[in-house]
Amino acid sequence: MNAPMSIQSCGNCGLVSMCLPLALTQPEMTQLDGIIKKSAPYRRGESIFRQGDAFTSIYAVRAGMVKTTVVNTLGEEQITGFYFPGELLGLNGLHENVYSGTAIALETVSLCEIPFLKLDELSALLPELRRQLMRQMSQEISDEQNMMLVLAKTSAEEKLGNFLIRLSLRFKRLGFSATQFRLTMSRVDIGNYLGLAVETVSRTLTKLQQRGVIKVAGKEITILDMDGLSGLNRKADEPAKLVVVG
Amino acid sequence: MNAPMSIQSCGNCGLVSMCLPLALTQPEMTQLDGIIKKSAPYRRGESIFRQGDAFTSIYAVRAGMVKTTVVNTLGEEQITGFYFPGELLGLNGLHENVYSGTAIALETVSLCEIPFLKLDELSALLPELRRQLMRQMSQEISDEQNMMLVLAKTSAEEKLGNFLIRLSLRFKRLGFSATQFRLTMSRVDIGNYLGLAVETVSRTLTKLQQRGVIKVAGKEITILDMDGLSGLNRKADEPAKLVVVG
DNA sequence: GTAAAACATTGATCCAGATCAATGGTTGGA
DNA sequence: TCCAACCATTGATCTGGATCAATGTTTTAC
Repeated sequence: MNAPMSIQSCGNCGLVSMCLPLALTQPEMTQLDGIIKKSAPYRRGESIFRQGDAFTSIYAVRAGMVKTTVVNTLGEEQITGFYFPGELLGLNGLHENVYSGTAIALETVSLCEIPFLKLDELSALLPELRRQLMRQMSQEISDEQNMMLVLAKTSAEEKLGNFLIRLSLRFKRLGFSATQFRLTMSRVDIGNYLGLAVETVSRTLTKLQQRGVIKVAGKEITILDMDGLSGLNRKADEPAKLVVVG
Repeated sequence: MNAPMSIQSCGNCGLVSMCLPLALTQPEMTQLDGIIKKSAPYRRGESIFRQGDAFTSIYAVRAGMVKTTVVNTLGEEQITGFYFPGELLGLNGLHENVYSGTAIALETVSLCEIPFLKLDELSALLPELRRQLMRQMSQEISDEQNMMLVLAKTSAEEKLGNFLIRLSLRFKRLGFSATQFRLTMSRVDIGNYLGLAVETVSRTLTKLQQRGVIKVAGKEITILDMDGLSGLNRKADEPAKLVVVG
């Protein structure tokens, strides 16, 4: 007998150590499983939720990558994040019961949908669930604040270096190669997120390649010199490590 | 008999409608009061907490204004926010039990210190407290995301216009004039926050004054034309309203 | 009250990245 | 398989804001 529910539960998910069920006991995890809905896969380009829609659920990414955006009243769009498996979407929708941004699949994506009202009730009963939810929100606040520094203070090369290092760390955390990975997002998206023109993204990737710190083959990136990548534009006597977001 | 505790409680605080006790009943508010510590005033320039310190409490601003900053490993500092009365500090410290930024008083400041372990326990018992805490965190995530758009996409004039409008809204919310207020932060701080050089801040304020949309007298700002201020750099046929953070 | 320090403003010059243009490569649908 | 649309790269030129310099004003400490 094929039991789809037992195949796809928090208890046997490879992402437990970075997702909501972290630190839950097995019976507690079963309770959380009881409120989670597994979604059908989203295809590349599909919206998971849209800015302005009523807020109902948060979503944990199970597979694939997602970008989030905000649009101002002039229609100007800013990418606010790229989300990996184990990361939560929709945390910015609670205050007005409206999603304050849009989430879009960058490739085929599977999600766990967690209706927020039920999550809220369960969080009263399970202290570790409540705390982990708050930690995830706190992490996101901190990530966005560090991103403010990147946007306000760093050169194009530093921005790209920082971006690639962050991707590298998250691929590594998921068990993939830290030094060779495929970008799911376009150069236009990278530029949008980092506040750079697409031409500057392209140019700067080429420049980093000419310096020998990375190798670029279309969407494939190979990091050849991790220290070199984090030390971009550093003066010779300065420490070589950039703060890394996420 | 002077009873300091009864003078300073959530029940009779003018900031209830924008702070944690929002939506609590009177007995619930008494419970919250029981875990809050009132701090002695902080003087201008004093740190409330520092990046890297162990996370113990969040703080609600009772009077005065506070700025928060993050510093990267190169010592580069980015101001991440200006906080008004009724707003919460320290929400970015939960994930690592370390404050991920520093909070500094911009003038004489009074705070309510809320030890987080106690708040967490109480939030299990008081659903509305738990929800309001989450709403505050969600609001902050959203604010930072909108700030990313400002930093990445807008001109110096638009940045200043947006900044002044946001200040205006928060002064108004506190019962002060929406059109005439005194800046507590220096031009250098404004520039740091918006990713601009201090000279550009000064120049742009002068330019806005020459256009007649504001009047600048040192730290005093008078908004003469609110629509003009939000319509900076707009093409003639475009709507005139910028998205406003916070 | 005074002097030093800090802050704000203005002018001149410079430059990192944006914009515009053109070309080559990749992807998706028929 | 072919073609249109989209994406990525490269070159040339432009520009908004940074940097440097100088001066005026305000605040702070003694």
